[in-house]
Amino acid sequence: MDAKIIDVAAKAGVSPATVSRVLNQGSSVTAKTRNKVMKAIDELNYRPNAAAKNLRLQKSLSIGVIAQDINNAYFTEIIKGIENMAYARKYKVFICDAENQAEKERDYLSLLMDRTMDGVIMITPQLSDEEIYGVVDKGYHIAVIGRNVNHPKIPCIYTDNVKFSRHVVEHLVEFGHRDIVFLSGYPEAVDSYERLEGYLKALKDNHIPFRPELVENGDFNETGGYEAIERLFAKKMTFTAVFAANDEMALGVYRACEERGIAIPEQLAVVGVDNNRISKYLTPRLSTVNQPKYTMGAIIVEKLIDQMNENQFEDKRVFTVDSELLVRASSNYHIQKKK
Amino acid sequence: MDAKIIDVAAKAGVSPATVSRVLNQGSSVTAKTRNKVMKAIDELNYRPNAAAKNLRLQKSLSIGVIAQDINNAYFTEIIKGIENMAYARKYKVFICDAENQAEKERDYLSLLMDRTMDGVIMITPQLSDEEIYGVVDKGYHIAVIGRNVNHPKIPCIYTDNVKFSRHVVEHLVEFGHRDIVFLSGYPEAVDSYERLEGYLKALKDNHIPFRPELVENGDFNETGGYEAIERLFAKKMTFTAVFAANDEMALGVYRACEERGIAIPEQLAVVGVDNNRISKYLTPRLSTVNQPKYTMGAIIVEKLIDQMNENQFEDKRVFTVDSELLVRASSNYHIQKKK
DNA sequence: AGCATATTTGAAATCGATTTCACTATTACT
DNA sequence: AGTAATAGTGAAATCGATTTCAAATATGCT
Repeated sequence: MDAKIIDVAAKAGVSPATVSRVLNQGSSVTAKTRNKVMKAIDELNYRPNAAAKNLRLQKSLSIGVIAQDINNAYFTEIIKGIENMAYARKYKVFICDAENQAEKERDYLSLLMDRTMDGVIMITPQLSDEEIYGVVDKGYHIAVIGRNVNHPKIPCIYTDNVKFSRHVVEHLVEFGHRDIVFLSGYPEAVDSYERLEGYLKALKDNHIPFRPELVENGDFNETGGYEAIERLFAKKMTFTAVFAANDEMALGVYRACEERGIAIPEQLAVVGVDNNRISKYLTPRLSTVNQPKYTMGAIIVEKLIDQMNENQFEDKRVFTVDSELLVRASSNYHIQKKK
Repeated sequence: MDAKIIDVAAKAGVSPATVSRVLNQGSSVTAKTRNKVMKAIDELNYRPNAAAKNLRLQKSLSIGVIAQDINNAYFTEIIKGIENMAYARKYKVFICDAENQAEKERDYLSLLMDRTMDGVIMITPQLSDEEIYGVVDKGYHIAVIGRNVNHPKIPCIYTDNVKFSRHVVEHLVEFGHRDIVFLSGYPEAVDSYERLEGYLKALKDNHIPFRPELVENGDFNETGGYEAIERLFAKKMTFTAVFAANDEMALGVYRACEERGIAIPEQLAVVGVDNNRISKYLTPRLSTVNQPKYTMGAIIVEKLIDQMNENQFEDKRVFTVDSELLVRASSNYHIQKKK
């Protein structure tokens, strides 16, 4: 159906090699032949077949992004950073939605291994470090966003989960809270346990005894957040603040509070993480932790591309970006005098 | 680097043809040889090279989705429907974010033409029908979501924009409104002008004179909605209700109202379209029009795949799905007695 | 057992591009 | 003008799979 390079060559009265030269390096071809070829290409509406090209070149100039869940704006904003920078570097970006399933992450990873894409960026806290290392050690290119991986060939960018979690808890303590719930994501995710770690450290620093019953696991989704907090309500736990591992779960807390007539922040302070765009549309506005999402995407895709092209290999590999606690109405309320 | 089929063949002591047979049809090969081959595949960690396979097979079993903007949950929910159904049919889905730029839509369309993907689903109101027809007439497979295209080879699914727009306006009229703003997206988009059409018809039906100054164009984004309504406020227009062409733009209206201290719905009723998940987190909850997004995605991807495989070609091509006006707090307020 | 038939297998062609190598046509320079 | 250097071009090999066709082997039947 489509015209092939040999058709173009025939029409222009040259060899396929010449057509290829016109299309690619651009040198070593007379203006006259170039014009003939261009004309033929135009008339036949010729596009080089991607499969043939990729096969011959052993690369596809494309990058896969495996995102945890594209319904969550946290991921889509990172992706925009990736997209735009990749575009500038002539790479195509294919977005894969893992829908929170480790199995799908693995599935998409196989697109790397069959060489559909030259490299992959993972924004997924679920697969273990070891599993990722295994793939990289076979010679494939992976970069990671949102966690620190300790492998010389994996560029990564992240914010210090422990650090900002401490900030969140300290902020809550300052506002008089001592009984602070931590709503985790699924526990095997880095984002879960590192944020928990920060929570624990802050409690310790402030000499607040840790109450394990105040830690509940969710799934990083609204529903999981709702169910987790409901479990606590059902057990008649006493607490005055909730630190949710991300904004989506905080959303679930809002819903539960609304149903139960609990006032935020007067009766319950809520803080999330991600500065998901949804957070500022809530009433009251949700306090959260901002990360430079777009930038994180843009930086890491550059590093991945550089690495794939074997430039700058000795260069920096681990990047940390600062996060910022945005204290908004959902936690901006002193429940008692500071001691 | 990667093992090739010839390596597997050598290791198993058979020919590449046999390896291929083991991997594909599964028939015509002895249990004994099959085992030898499987063992070799396993040991070498062999994956067929996608480019070689695609080239030979002249297909890639992959579908591209060109979405207007992945930061908008309307699109990501449709995409989930596409993804899951495609997965069940053994197709890979590549999501492309057009970022509201017609230029990018065209760019991604070229991935179709270089055969990177077998077919494309467009969820983008921007490119003209003619432009899409042009591509299809060259023999490529395209399906469209969210608009009715009149081409025998293009499956499409949509809700009747004119119809639900009339409902929205009628609802507002019932609640006493006569000066109703229509916030359009960019005017060349189908979603814009069809929704405008419904708005106009409803006005006419209700004998309300059309005030052209109450129609403003946005860009389907929060910012565009904000700027559009601000232009009207600046001109000191009088109106009591806003019908925004989508929820994102309604978001902008909320922001403007908040800044100006205008109470929704008492001083201004607001209705959006899409039932974007964000809409129910707003205060007051946003009235909007719901479409079965997930289902739309799932249905159309099936049709596209069927068509690509040349089954069921005479089958139904145009699908309409019902939409539903969700009257929530943002418009649930009578501003005057019904006459 | 002997022949006809069915089943397994391999050699070679093929998909559509790029690139090397060799050859020809230019251009440059003495 | 004649030779050396350079630029432009084409033939053929190559990337790694699948598939056709024919050969080899196994099976079935009298």
